[in-house]
Amino acid sequence: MLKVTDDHREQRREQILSAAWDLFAANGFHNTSMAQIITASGLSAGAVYLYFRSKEDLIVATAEKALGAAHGAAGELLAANRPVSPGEAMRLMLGRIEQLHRSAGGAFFPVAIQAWAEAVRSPVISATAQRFYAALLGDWGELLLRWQETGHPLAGRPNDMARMVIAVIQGYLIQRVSFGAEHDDRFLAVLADRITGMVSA
Amino acid sequence: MLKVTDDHREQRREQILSAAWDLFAANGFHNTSMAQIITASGLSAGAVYLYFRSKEDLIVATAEKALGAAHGAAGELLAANRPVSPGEAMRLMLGRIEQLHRSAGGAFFPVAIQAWAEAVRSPVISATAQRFYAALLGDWGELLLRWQETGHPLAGRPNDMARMVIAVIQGYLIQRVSFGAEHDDRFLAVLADRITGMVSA
Amino acid sequence: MLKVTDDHREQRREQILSAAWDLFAANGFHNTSMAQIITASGLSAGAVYLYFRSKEDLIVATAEKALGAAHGAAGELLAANRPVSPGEAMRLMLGRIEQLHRSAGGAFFPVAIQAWAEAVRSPVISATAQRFYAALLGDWGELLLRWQETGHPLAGRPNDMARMVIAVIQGYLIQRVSFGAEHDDRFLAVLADRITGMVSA
Amino acid sequence: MLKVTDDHREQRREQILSAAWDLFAANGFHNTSMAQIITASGLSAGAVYLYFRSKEDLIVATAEKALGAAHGAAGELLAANRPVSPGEAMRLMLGRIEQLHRSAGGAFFPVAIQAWAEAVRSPVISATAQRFYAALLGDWGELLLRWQETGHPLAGRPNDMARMVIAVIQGYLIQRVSFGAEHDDRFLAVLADRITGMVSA
DNA sequence: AATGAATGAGACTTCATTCAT
DNA sequence: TATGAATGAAGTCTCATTCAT
Repeated sequence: MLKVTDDHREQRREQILSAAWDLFAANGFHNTSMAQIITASGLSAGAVYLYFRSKEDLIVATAEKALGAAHGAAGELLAANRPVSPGEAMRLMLGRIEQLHRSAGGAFFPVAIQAWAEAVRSPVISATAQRFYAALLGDWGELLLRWQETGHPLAGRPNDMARMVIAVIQGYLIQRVSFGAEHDDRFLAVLADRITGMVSA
Repeated sequence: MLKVTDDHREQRREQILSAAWDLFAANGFHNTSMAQIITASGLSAGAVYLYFRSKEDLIVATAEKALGAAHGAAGELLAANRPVSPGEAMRLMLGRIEQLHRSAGGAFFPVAIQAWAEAVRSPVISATAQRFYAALLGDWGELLLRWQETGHPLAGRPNDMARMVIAVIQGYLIQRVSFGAEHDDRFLAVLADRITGMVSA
Repeated sequence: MLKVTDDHREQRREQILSAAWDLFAANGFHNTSMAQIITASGLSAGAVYLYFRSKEDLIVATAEKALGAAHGAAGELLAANRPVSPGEAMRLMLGRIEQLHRSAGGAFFPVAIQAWAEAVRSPVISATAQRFYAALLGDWGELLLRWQETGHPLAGRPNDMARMVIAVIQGYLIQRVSFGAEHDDRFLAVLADRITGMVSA
Repeated sequence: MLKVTDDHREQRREQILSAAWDLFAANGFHNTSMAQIITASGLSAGAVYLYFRSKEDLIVATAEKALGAAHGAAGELLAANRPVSPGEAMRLMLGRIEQLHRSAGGAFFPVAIQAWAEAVRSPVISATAQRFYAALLGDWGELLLRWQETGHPLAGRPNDMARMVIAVIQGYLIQRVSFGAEHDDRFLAVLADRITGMVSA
């Protein structure tokens, strides 16, 4: 009984979140009205508020989903348990994220960037961002350690190197979305190559 | 006469923009009301609208100021006309930006990140962002070319290398603001060192 | 069979009314939501609406219960068939009401006052109030007549005297609830004494 | 400058409060919407909220006005400085209140009763009610003392006697409004006579 | 008889902007 | 230029009630 209810609940939340996601990506959190989300979700106002306490709640859930994706992608890499160069790892991770982005109709990157911006004003989103950042640092630290253990010395502390790699990924997203840069396999290949150069002694 | 009037106009605009800047940095563009800006500026509602057509105008002007700062800092480096390593250049540039950030009471980084996010929804800000991005790419391309000309081969096209350096800078800002990372000279030294490793053949 | 069903029905109504009563007393009719009543009653929304057609119905039933209590208390006095002075009668009646108030967890007086206020806007409650007022006037008229018949001349028409006694009781409730006056046996004794003085020639 | 502004402000508040007053009296606080008040006031939504922070604010101001009126009427009596019997004083006071009631289009009594009811749920209104109750007790205590000083012994402590007189007045209002009793000079004359009997030794 | 997820009208309030002075 | 009271569209959210199961 409970499981059915929980399933249903999760399904409805997903239905609403998905509608919100697209609108947030296209128009920004604050240029999207609840009325738009309600219409797009195909539910009534009351129903939406049954699953999300407030618009802020919906923003937080959206930000969480976006911020968690990078950690998820890195986790997949770790789970694969195959030693790869940092550059290759980055390329795989960006590839996975790009895939998410496309399957979300181009909504993923814009939402992520807005989540970073929302952290400025929302303590809840800020905390979420820091949590996932710590997790991502851990993921990359682990990836780099494995690389080092297979005979490739790092140019510095794993944590510092991880920060640098993550910075490149973040900057890449910004260039893609805010600066209008296109996806470009050639550049990604160069990037992968140089990332390895950056972290290697 | 006209010049005096223009000076006055510019002064008033600056007064308003400065009030808006702090509020935008603290609360975000969309959690800041015109009433707050009006109060903080010490002017009347009518006066503020005499110098800025709309809130959107004020956001655009703010975003422009933030997005232009990086280009300004890179320009200073170029003007100095002193060949520096890419890592050193990055450190100088981040130092200059940090200085701006501090003299603005910690308002610079948050505004910059929000400007990136606003580019998602505002064509005007998007265009501004792309314009300054192109300028920044030019600046860094030039810096790297000079470096190459003083006998330090690059690991790829100057433009690609510039993109990578800029990505690191952007990611660094995000980590500082959205993820709560502190200013850390040691890490910056490591970063400078590895940036050079990244772009060098 | 029908009787069993009716019992069950009455029991359920009581269960709901009791939950509503407490909430109404604490938060007022219009600051109490059906959701609160539904939760407090331990039933489902559908079930509550099976026993009360609407929230208005629930308010009316609550008001009726409160407004009827005074008539009930006066009726007990009449039934006792013992000649008492008006002051003594008032004290007995207030004592009985106080007892109801306490056994209802302090909910009785606030509900009564709100019922009077609701009569302002609800014709149904207004009619109920007038019906019970007439009944109460009758009760007190009878009480005072009996007193007169045992050799204590009244200072005016029984009905006028009854109105005055009832006014004192109503004012007393308001002072207790709206003005925060405490229960005070000494004052009640004075009151009883002076009530008799008021209605006696 | 300031005085003009304050005058204007007070005038606007009065304009809004007056519109609210009538609607509150007719439909009750919680069956009156802000939209109705806005329309009736002849102002815009924004303007109304410029003068009252919230609907609650408007309710509190209304309650204050109603609760203060009795104190005002008693104050006039005291100021007249003419020794009158308690019954006569009550009649004068009720007459004054009746006058207010009529000049307010029959709105005064219903608002007063609703204010008493609101005290049940609103701490602010409760505090206001207690404040004015204390003031009214003081007024009547003084009136009764003066009566005693002109050679008419009281039947108890002035404060107790004052409570009783006030209770009668409150009950009278309830009978007028909630129970549908009409204004009746004959009854008022009896009431005045018996009030004096009640408080006199 | 009972459930509780869903409905949607309507409530309160904000806020960017204007305009008479 | 400058003021600031006024505007009113639009926003978020609540809640009494229903109905398929």
